[in-house]
Amino acid sequence: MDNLETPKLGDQLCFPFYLIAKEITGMYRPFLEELDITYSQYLVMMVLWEFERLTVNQIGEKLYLDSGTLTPLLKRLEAKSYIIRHRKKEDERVVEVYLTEKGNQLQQKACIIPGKMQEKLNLSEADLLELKATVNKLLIKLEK
Amino acid sequence: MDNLETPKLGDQLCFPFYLIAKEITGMYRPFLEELDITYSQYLVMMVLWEFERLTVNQIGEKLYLDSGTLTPLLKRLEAKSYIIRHRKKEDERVVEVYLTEKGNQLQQKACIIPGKMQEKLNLSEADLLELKATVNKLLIKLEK
DNA sequence: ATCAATTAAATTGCACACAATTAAATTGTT
DNA sequence: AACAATTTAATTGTGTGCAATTTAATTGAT
Repeated sequence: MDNLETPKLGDQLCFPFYLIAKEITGMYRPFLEELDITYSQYLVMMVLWEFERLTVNQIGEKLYLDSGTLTPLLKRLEAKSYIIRHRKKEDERVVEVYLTEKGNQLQQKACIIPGKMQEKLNLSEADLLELKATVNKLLIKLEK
Repeated sequence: MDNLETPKLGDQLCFPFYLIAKEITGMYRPFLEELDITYSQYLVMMVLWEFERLTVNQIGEKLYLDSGTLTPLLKRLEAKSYIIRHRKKEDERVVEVYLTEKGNQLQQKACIIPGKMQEKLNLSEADLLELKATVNKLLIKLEK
């Protein structure tokens, strides 16, 4: 039943995913450098552009990151004046995060990124759809 | 031509890949903890089980990692007595890496991992093949 | 009302990952 | 042979990412 051969790199499904994730974030890098943010910071900015005002917890739920990762990352975004962090009056445990004017304006610059990335990826519409479907199917399977 | 809307997390292809890669390495973690190695260290061990004797450069080519990542990682594997690093007599710039007896024996323990992972993934043979094909197609596209 | 349990974020410690630089050895050129 | 160019690892610095612990605030139970 079990395959008891030596694990080889080429046989594993994990390695291509690991590589693709690295490769894709690497492709974003030059675009994000112009905005002076990292890929992870871009993820945070994206959820803030969409939802405007979120707690650290809520950001963590959306991005699957914990406070150990988010706290320093958010402090760096705050140091760049893209966001403001402040504790809620009603519940001092909770830190709320929202965009500054500068953070909001970054949106305009970021708008070209998806197009540029698609250009770089250079996939047909059909391939792209297939890829999204495959990947989301897998993700749903992994999450449960 | 270009889509100039605000980039949203849900629209991006990058995020699922980022999540899947994290999720998969997380799934390996409990198995690898028993071997006292990390996922990246497992990648290195896999190429050494397969090729036995490699330079730092060659490992980097296979795993797409540079010396900045590999040097400390290899030192940790050496500290655990899984590998030996030594400079070549013929060319003192080159560091060769090979397995210790303990590193070789780790293979036996690692053999169950692919089976366990497949079990956890719980994908049909057809889905698995489709996934591999899709993912490798994308990888080839990204690499050029 | 008091004290235990829970919750939210921060902190600490460890291990990647990558850019840029450095150090040392080798190769190539004249 | 001398020196520039190249090659290989190592080093330095920054930024994730996760486990485990800590701190502070709130909620729950008696």
